[in-house]
Amino acid sequence: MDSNFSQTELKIKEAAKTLFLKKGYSGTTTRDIAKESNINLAMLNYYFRSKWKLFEIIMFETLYEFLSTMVEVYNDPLTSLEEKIEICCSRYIDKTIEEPLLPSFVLNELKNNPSSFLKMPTTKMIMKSELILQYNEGVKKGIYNKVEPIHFVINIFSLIVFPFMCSPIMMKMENLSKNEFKGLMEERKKLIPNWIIQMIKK
Amino acid sequence: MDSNFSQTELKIKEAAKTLFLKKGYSGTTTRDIAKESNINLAMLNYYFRSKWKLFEIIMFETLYEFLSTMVEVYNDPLTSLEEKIEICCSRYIDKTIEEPLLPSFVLNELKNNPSSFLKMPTTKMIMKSELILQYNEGVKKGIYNKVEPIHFVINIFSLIVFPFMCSPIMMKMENLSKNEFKGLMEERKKLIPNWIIQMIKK
DNA sequence: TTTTTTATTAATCATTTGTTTAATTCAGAT
DNA sequence: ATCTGAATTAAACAAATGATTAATAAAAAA
Repeated sequence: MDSNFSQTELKIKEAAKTLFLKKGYSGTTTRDIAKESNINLAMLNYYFRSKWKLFEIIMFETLYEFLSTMVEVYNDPLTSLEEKIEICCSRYIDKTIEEPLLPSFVLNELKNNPSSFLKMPTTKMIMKSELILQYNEGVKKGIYNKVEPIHFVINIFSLIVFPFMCSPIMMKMENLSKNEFKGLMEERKKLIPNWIIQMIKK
Repeated sequence: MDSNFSQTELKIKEAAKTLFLKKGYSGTTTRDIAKESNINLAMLNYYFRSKWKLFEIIMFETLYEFLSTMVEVYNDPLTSLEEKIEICCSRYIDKTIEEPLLPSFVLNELKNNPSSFLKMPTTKMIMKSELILQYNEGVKKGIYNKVEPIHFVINIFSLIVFPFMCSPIMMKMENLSKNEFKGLMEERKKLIPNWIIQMIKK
């Protein structure tokens, strides 16, 4: 058993994640975290040394968990390009519905500190993945328009992720409930792959 | 002459904008602002009462300036749908190249407080704009696929804005210089309108 | 049980941070 | 030149915040 886990340690991490996602690093105080997790303030430093260390751990774990479920998708040699896009959309959207604040959190906190992101093992390979190889092949065959592959990747992520980042504004503007918004995102699981293919097809 | 302007007042606002964009509201201290603008700390409260008031002013002005240049675009009855998309892309991208931190800043700070956004006069009308009318007409005529217009709008903004929000990560991952990134965004001014049209055309 | 290590607590420290005050300088009006 | 109100400054205040300490409780090892 790797019950190397302490109940309080977990509680702190969960509370910290909730608050960091919602308020960001500098918007969250150690006392907020202590209160949210019902632990004594000193326990935070006892288990994690400092607010910053705690933050780093949460950022790493969050990011790792998110990325690792993805890498395999666009590196699977058994699926076609179109299948990859479908699976990618579906998974990303599902994951982000579960945690809608995640993209905004990650992009913001890494803004002034993107180097720490590079420490992730799964990061650098997207542009050298099977997905890109297949796209390039399609270009060579004359099926797809020739555009920098980076645009292709950006577009996929843009269409998937961005709506979540402006969901608070969207919901206010269009008077959407959380469920209506969720419904729209569910729709997009099927729509985006079509759009992407239409975009690149000649 | 409305030289109702005070040199120091301006200096404070400029410094505050720079810092708020870079570090966010809670990541910026009043002393940071004082130092950046070379004014005495007390002048901030003398002119703006509080850090929060100063922030509200900057958020409002920034947003207003940004939005007002856009509303006219998608409400112009003289341009076609495709022209609107082209102009929209071109302007948004130009503006965001000038101030790449703006989207991230706005979306983040409004995340927990989107109501203040609704106070903007130019906000609510996008979904009732000429752009949407023309899209709906196209659908009726059978030229365009029938999809919720909200998706159509989201897609445009996603493709335009999102790349800027992940530019720090993109640049690190792909080893891009600022100018190379800018080049990619310039390319997109022409690419996005094509993509959008391809996406909606039957 | 006794001892030793680990976990938890309340209190405290040292900075940081937003804001205010009281004194001083400056500019324009009289 | 003098007076008046606005602009500026250094200093200080009070609250918030990250972190530590010393004492206590709980758990594990002896």
